[in-house]
Amino acid sequence: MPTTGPAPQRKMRADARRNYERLLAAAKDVFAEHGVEASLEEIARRAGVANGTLYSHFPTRQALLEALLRDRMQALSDTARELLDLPSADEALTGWARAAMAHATVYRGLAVSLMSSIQDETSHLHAACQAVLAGGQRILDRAQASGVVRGDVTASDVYALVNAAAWAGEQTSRAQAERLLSFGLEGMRPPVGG
Amino acid sequence: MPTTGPAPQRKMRADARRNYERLLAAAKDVFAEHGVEASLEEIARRAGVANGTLYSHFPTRQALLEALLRDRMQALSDTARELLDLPSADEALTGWARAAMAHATVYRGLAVSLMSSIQDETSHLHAACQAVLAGGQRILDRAQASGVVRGDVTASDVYALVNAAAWAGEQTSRAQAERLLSFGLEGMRPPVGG
DNA sequence: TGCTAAGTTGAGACAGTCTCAATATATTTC
DNA sequence: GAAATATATTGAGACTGTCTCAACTTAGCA
Repeated sequence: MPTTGPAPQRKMRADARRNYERLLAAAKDVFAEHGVEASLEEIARRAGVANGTLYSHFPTRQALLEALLRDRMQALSDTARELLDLPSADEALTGWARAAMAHATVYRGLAVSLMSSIQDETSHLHAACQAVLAGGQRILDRAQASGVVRGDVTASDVYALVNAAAWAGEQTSRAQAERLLSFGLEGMRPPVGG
Repeated sequence: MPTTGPAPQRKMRADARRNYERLLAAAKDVFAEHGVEASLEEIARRAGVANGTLYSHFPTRQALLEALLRDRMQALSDTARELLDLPSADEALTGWARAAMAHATVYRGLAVSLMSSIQDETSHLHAACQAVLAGGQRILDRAQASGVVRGDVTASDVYALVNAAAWAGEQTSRAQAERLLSFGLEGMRPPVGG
């Protein structure tokens, strides 16, 4: 069962709180350098802490990732809400897709985690991914109501497209990721003259 | 520098040839069970051979993968040639994309290898991937000449789309992979009325 | 039959994950 | 402020995996 992770607000002992923050800071650096599959040992080392401490704060890699991404994923949900205010439902969708792809590109290897976590209910990232998906759903609903997207497209389709494009970009280039995203979104439009 | 791998036809000693074949057979099973990131130790174990023997036949995981996929990738190139005979350039393209995606789905994790190998000239899989890409190029040229695909689409776009869709399918479902592929291909069509 | 090039072996150096009994420290209580 | 207690940290150790290479074995030839 996924926990929310040790909420950083919880009454923690002062040293525990300090190590928690140090670990997050180290993880941020190490993930940025080596991607989300980086060595957890190195993160502990760089945080100046024994590896057992890392495991006691973050039982799994995904739990660490969740804590590290919490704010960012919250921001993505907020973005979805804001985009609903745009006059154009079409621009809201492409804007959301771009924002979601930018998010999935923050660390190398992140797209895999985001994609598998939406399926895996036991993942520490599951809830956050679902919130993102829910945001996408609202954006998509409006786009479909406006007739700019085919009715049979699902939020999962958009989510998969965004992450698949981000993944492709990791292997090749940012430009390639953007091209794939464009093709995919374009292909979701209703057939003309229908 | 990528070698073609020990060509199985090379005058090898009988025991070497036998172990080579056993390793390939074991790799096929183990990759099928655990994906292309499976333990090489287990492959050697299952082939009834010391792990040093595996490394002497296949210096890298990619070299092993290349030997294992050689025939299949050759077949994909042949398929491209055959599809050029189809009356419909459109059907040839979708047919090729489906065949390429099926290929990328043979083992879990394969899409990553295919995608990174096309970029990495030192990969043992590079040449084979380039051959596949060349096949896609011919199919694409014809589709563009027939006006069923936009002129600015590249073979790399199609290659990336196919692998990205295959990757998404690994994380979710075969159906999702097919949907993504359809959206992408659809989005590569020329805008109507242009 | 024996020689030699070719091939195989598996221990060992290394890096990583994860656990848990022993230890240390912060906080609470009196 | 000292003792009691709850909370954290530590790092050795069990495990799995990658990859190398000196010592050994054997196939195939003369």
